Amino acid sequence: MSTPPRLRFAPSPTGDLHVGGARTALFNWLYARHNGGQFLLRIEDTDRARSTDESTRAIFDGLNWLGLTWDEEVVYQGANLARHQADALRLLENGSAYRCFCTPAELDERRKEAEARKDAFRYDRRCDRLDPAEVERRVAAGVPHVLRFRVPDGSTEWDDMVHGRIAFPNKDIEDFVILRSDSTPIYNMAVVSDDIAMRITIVMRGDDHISNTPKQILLYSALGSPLPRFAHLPMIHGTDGKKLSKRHGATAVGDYQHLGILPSAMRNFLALLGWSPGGDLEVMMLDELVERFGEDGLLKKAAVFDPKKLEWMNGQHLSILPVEDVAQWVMPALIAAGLATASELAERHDWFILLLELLRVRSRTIDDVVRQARPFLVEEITYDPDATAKQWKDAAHTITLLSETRDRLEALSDWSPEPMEEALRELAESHGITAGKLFQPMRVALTGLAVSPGIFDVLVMLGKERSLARLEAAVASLERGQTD
RNA sequence: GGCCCCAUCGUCUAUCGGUCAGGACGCCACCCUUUCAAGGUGGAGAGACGGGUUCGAUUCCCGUUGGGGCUACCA
Repeated sequence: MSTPPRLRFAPSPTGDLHVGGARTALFNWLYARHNGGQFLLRIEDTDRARSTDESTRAIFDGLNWLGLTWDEEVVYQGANLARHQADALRLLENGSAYRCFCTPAELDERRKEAEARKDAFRYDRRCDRLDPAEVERRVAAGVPHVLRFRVPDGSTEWDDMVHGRIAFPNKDIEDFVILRSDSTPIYNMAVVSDDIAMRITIVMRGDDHISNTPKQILLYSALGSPLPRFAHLPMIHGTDGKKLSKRHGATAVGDYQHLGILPSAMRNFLALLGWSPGGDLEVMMLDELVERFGEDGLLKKAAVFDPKKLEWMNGQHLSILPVEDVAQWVMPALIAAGLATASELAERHDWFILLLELLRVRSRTIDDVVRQARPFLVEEITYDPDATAKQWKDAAHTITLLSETRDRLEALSDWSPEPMEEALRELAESHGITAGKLFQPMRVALTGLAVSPGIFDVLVMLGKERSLARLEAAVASLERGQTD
């Protein structure tokens, strides 16, 4: 193996980029990267009725978000119609294919009859037995017809990179259509023609394509082209064991992007669906994935997509990634949520990074970070009713506590954790309560929430002025509540 | 119906004939602790079934069962 492998991802633009497609793209990309080969992208837009530019864009966006860049110009299958036809005609000329005049209606009829008899329908080759003169006559008369591939006797087999040897008796493969009566190519014809033209050496795709493979191998042979290697990846199922579909909720990679998942975590998670590095390794960054990815770890069994584990994985990446990398994804989310502007974040970049360090370890998604960042970014906070109900139960007592806290903190000349802790623990002690009994009401006053980073971190991040103001506002709010 | 693929905890998986069948997510308990996370410790939890092959099978072979895919002039 000296020539670098060439692989491709070939989605049809009929919807969003699904996690299944993304996984297939990832594996192709990883394999190409690991082996110093190329990863190409081909848009299979020959189904004019279902293909949309919007879907094509969604595929580009999804791939870009995942960081799966392709190496050459995107190939649009629809642009290669002439070559597909030429290849199909070559097959007719070299005797590998024949003209079939059976109409769709007739075929449908026979199919139904076979079904009624509980027989497996297979085209009976009647047009292949037509007298050559008759064929000529019909062609001359302009009778519509398709081109069918004449499947030879024998068995079609290959060594699949994930399944090992797979064999199909040719008798089970019918003489399939390669060119429609409107002279457009059928899927298998177009794919093989393109893969040959793109000099693809490894075809890695979902194992729902296993039954297409013998037909494609037959086409390669008839066309006199060398075979690529095939790798059929296991399907991805929903939690109910059924093939992943819309009804399972979020299935498009764009959905997860909007749910606050990091591309790094998505890649890591997807890589583990159908591949294993062996051993106990799970959390891996891109370079490590590239480094370890190989056909030895390819798995056969369909995997269930577990969003819970994805979230956990995301939490890991949120905590482990260089903080500046995380910031790159969190900042736009903060801006989109209206909590800050780009210039505000740029002005206080160091402060923001400190805040992010505090929040990321206690978050599983970018959305979690945004939610917790709110009290640190906006002027006015609102009090979570559950939090006040629990922590501000005794209004009078809380007012006293918070007022005294405010005064003690104001007296501090050094706004840092050590003196704060000293002062506040002393205050708690003077009231005969545990520190927690003081910190919790404080937390609500400072953030409006029952959960936050450590109370001293909160004070430091908020700054003295804003901290005191929040405490005063809380006291005012409690006093108002008392007189109501 | 026909053809093909697949089969270890609920889920993702390790094991390349000999293991107390390991790890991770999730779940439960405890520890840490100013909350929430994170972290730590422990717990419950699996070889679908039946035959072979072998001194010995989760592992190799066959069958059964179960699940999935394909079965178009869709891709």
